[in-house]
Amino acid sequence: MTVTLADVAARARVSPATVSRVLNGNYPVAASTRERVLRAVDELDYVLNGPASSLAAATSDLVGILVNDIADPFFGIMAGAAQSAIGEGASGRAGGEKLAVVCNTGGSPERELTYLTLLQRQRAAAVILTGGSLEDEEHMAAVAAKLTKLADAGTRVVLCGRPPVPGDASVAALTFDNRSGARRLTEHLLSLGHRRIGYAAGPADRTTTRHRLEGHREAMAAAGLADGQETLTVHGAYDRGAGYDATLELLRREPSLTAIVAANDTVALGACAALRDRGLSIPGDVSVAGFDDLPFSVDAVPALTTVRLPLHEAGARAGRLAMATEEAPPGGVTTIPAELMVRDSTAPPRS
Amino acid sequence: MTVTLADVAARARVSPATVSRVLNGNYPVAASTRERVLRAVDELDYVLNGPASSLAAATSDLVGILVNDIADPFFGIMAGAAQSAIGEGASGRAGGEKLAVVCNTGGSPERELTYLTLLQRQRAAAVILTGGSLEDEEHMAAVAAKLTKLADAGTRVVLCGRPPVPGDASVAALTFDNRSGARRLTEHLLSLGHRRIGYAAGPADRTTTRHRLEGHREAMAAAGLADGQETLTVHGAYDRGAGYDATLELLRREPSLTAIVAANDTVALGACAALRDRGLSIPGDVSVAGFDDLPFSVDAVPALTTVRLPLHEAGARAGRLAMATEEAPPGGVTTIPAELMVRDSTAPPRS
DNA sequence: CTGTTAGCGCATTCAG
DNA sequence: CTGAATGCGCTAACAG
Repeated sequence: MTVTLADVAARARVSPATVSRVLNGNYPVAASTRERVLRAVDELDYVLNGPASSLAAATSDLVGILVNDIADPFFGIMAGAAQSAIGEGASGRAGGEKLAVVCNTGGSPERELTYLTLLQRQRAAAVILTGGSLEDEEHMAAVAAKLTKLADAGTRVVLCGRPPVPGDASVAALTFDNRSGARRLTEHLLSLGHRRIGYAAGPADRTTTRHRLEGHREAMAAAGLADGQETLTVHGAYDRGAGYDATLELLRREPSLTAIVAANDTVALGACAALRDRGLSIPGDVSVAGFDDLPFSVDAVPALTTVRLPLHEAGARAGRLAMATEEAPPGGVTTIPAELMVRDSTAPPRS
Repeated sequence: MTVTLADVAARARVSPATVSRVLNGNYPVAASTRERVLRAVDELDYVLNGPASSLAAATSDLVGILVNDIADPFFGIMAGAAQSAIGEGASGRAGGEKLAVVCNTGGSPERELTYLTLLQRQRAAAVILTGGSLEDEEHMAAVAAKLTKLADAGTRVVLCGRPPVPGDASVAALTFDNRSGARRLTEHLLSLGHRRIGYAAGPADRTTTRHRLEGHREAMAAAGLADGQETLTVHGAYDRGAGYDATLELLRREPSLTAIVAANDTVALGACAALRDRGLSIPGDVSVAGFDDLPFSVDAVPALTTVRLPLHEAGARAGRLAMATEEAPPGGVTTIPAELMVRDSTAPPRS
């Protein structure tokens, strides 16, 4: 029924071991023999049995990439870049073929752990976790424990856009400098003359949210505007609707607002929509700023002032770390800088 | 070193077979024994060996979802919905846990085939192919052959947003009604009074591109405007830059254009950017329409007239078909309707 | 360079 | 309801 390696061996009049060797290509085999085997493989339309192979070799070619929201280009760009880097790592010849695969947690801690367990079951060659983490004591400990276990079992673990696991240098981490990016963005607004700045934050319990918010508040505090920050902050999801709602709420709390900083570009778009619906012009009445510099941000009307994160580069690098094509720095942590992009959605407040 | 089922069995003072039975939960086991086993699993921190399990059972819990561009929300939305549907299919109890996983082909036919082969190696439980297919005779035949082989080997194959494989009813297909959606969109423009309509098409060799273009031309032909369509069509990628470039080219070829129909919403955004850069107003000087109705389209300025595809619903359904939670209709093909969304980016041409 | 020999860890028969 | 035995298909020594 199903054709096995032994069948190919018989057809090619060689031993199963030899067939295995030509298929994996990591062993010297005479060219003529290889020819014969390859032909038999072709004639029999043989497909290697992955599970059997993984079992015998005690390794697998699966590489898991975990993302919080696969419908969000923020993750899509990183995941795509990582997947490409991994695919190219196979460097021409088959056998090195890794199966790079993305898993969507939807931001759910349970699903994150479930995927990690599933990947652990599969003895994944590597795991890449992208994006911010949930800041729940228990969950973070559970994830850290699992990552350590994975790393101990030989799967390479890479964090991309996520804070490092404290005290585990076996886990390479690429972390975005969200805090200082956010600080510079708010400094830009302050230098323009804004004083009453609303903040449409992401979910309260995420590292990315906290770091960006902290950067914002640092800048505000440095300008002597530490007071009343709670009132000027509204939390919500990282999506368009949350930006819309947060903006209406901020306007209600502080009608004299002259600027709104959003948790990311998508939220900023929602903020813009809300302002327009309120009849306010951007940046005439209210300035708006985002974060990430996703591809659509430059096409927004007005073009969005934001903070650029090199998502593609980060993802590619994570892929290379996962393939061990690139070495992690000592300590394992690399901080990736963020760049302020000033465009048309921010301007001095109406005097 | 690595703890196995046998270790758990020893610890729980039962046979390996019993441990296997409680882990898979598809066999009667005394409650007290189960307790004991579960405790041992916990104490030993045992993790099932996926490959070994798959080998012995000749099945796997991997479900592959192939997408053309993971950074494009069009695919992200479908993939996310499918993944959710599959995750929920596990209905509470572990053991039914499927590992739903998305694979990014980047639109490359080689990578598509490679992923299919890799999934075949893994004896994947199901495979979902999303989005349009490359219209290359040879490649289509190769994919069809592989899909048939996969289906024969017991993996469920589902197409989502892709034309059915001719003559293979074992492959369930959910196909979008791109043609009639496109026709209605162009009819809308015609009814507004437009006559010189440019078309910023997708890549020339993709089914989605062709179907949408055909719908457009049907409408044009029905209005007696069949001539000169070649001149009024420019092909490019499904991205922002292509829309930008195509628009400039269309304007060069036909400066009196009053409307531009784009291959999808992202392309439409690029078109809008190009028009603005040319100093043309939307829809005052030129109307613009997209396709898909991605989330950002309603926030574009002006809000984009487009054709809505129920991506989330389609993805969820594909997931259920893959889980066999839902039955495919006889023949296996379901056509999913498209809905015209008239918004602010289209208006009558300047008289 | 190639064949032989053992398992890899688990899911199943089949008996009890 | 539980245990003992067998083999899934392949890779990895180890010889030649």
